[in-house]
Amino acid sequence: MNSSTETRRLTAKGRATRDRIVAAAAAVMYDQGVAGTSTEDVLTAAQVSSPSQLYHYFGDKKSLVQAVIEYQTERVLGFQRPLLRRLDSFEALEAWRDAVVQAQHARGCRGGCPIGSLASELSDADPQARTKLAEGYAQWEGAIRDGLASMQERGELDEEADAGDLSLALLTALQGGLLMTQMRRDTLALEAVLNAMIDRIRCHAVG
Amino acid sequence: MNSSTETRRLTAKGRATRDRIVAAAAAVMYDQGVAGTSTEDVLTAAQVSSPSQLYHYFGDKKSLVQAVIEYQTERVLGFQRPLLRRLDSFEALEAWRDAVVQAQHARGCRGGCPIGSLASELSDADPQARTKLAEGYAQWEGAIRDGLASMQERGELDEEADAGDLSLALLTALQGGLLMTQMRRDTLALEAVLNAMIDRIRCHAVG
DNA sequence: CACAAATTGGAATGTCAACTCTAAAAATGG
DNA sequence: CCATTTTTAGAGTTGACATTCCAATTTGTG
Repeated sequence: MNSSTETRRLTAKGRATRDRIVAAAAAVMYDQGVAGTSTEDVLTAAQVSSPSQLYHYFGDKKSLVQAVIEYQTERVLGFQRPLLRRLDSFEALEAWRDAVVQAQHARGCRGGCPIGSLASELSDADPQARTKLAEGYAQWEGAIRDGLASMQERGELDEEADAGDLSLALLTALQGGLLMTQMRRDTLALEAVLNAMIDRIRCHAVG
Repeated sequence: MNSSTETRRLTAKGRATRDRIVAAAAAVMYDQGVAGTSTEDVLTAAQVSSPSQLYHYFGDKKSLVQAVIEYQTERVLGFQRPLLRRLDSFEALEAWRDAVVQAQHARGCRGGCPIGSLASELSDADPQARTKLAEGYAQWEGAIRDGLASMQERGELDEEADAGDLSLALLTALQGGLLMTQMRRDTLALEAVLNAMIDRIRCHAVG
């Protein structure tokens, strides 16, 4: 009935169904794009029998997309944060790079970034989506910045280095790398850009 | 009738109409995405009165998209090549960066990369499109590589620097920057990543 | 248990978009 | 200027898709 602000009273079963729909929608939309995903696709994937259920929990497709954005943001940060939290050395930074590259390999270089794909498709068309995506990226960038800052605190990285600039650049480079991975079906571009950025940061290393 | 291989016998008028359709389709698809663009949208924008015209020149929407990819690739390279051809100094590299940033400002930070948007939307869904996009990027990367190579020849850049790696990384960083620009509605991330990459290349400068 | 609210089922509606068909107008080429 | 091919017109078909509605069923609560 509502789009995103109020959270309706939900029973345990209701929340389970809702969650199932969001997870299924996220997966299918990641595969086929938002526009390429019908409500019926979502219902099938979520093993939900009737459209009325979807419209019971979400006002329309747009607000389902909103929920998918939140879901994907949490998933990505859930993967990233543990790695970024202990950025205490260049080895750790390289381990992060390897984990990212490895993750793309594991999915056959398909799909790109779960947030980036949404950003590309929705930024111009859906202002609310764009705002939520920007919030998600801000969190992500913050996590990277904290990691770099902790490297500074530990004396691995020059205090003069601008962690804000570097984290923004690193996240941006990663987005480009993930897009190129998806299109090239290999991780060479991703590796090249991440290596370049890490080398760039290394210029600020305390040696 | 055919998708892309044969070029049918076309009269001058025919070619004009075909070109008008492709240009209009490119513009509308850049604004609204491929999936968000109906054939009717294209006809209206191209000032073409009947669907039969579209289907006279293109077998289906997919082959129209194919033509749009070629069109956008040429347009982007038409903008990029003149700048990249005379990459003979770091000033020229910075001028290239400024031109890219300026171009995004000029369009209100909307739309992202004309090729990148297509890549994100089509790479997983349309294998033929993905191939053509990859070819386009390969050309673009080649142009950057040539620019960097000419800097090496002129002795601005260390001969040991790997122009292949650097050009791939630079193009990849640019793609990320354009995506982030579209989503953030500002060019800070684009500037940050390009500055970082240029600084990185500067490490190889011949001092 | 009873009553209200939440959840589910399934059919139905209306719109829109891709594509087709037939035939008229215009251009080409001998 | 006639025959052939290309180009344009416009109505029509088909299917898919977002969304709605009403009723049945289950679940929480006093």
